[in-house]
Amino acid sequence: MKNVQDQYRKGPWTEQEDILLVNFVHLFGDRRWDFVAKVSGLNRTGKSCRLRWVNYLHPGLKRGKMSPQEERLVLELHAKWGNRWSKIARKLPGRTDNEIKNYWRTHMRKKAQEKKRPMSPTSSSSNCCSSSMTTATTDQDTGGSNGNMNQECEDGYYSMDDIWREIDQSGANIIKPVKDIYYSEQSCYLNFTPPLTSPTWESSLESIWNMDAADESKMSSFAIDQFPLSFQHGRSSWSSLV
DNA sequence: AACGATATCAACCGCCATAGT
DNA sequence: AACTATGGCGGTTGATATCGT
Repeated sequence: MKNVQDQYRKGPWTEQEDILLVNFVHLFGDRRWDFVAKVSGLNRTGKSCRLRWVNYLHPGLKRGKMSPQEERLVLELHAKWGNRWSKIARKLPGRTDNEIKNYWRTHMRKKAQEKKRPMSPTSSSSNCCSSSMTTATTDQDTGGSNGNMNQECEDGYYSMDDIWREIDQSGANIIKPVKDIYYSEQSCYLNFTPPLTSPTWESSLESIWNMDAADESKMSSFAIDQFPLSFQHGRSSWSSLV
């Protein structure tokens, strides 16, 4: 017997999936993940879509190393709240709970290692960067803190910025979520006209057409004025941060 | 240059809370 | 009130990158 869960795709997201998800989140907002997952035809669970959005695709996410200030804040807040990552993340705009969690993990590992082998005069010099915690480490490192950020692109890695750029530059072949959507700081208004020449979009539409009656009624319940009002972040905020 | 160790990051899993029926 | 579906959270794992020898 095949588990229902097994029918869903797992593992790393592809560029196409990302584009698709971004577009459908623009359309339906970042709340109804199960619905977005179904309608987009992504063959992912709603949870998976949410995670991808929250941790990677959400506009306004900062990428790259934490600044010393951020690191200090993480330390402080963790001392205060413990492993309440999402709570801590809310105090660090642009950082996700996952990111902070990961950071803390490595941070704690370093610390544990230092405890294991207490400072010797020799080790302290070689260890200067990792000793007395990461704050010091990154204080030094972050001289050019974001130096490695663009490296990803050079390696052929497709950043969201690249995706956005491609969306912008390309013609009708690629879905253009943003051009037809007007965002303001307070709200966003939608005037979305799907480019039907996109194969991706077509296949997604197909999945919409193939929805059962229940889903269809759900779909129709999305009055135009209910469209993604929860989506507060315009693209400008994203690119200004990348 | 090769190899092992370590660090980093993305993604999944399981549990819990909450809203809807 | 009980049940179900969904979303959110924290913990964990696995893949990849980077570093050190």
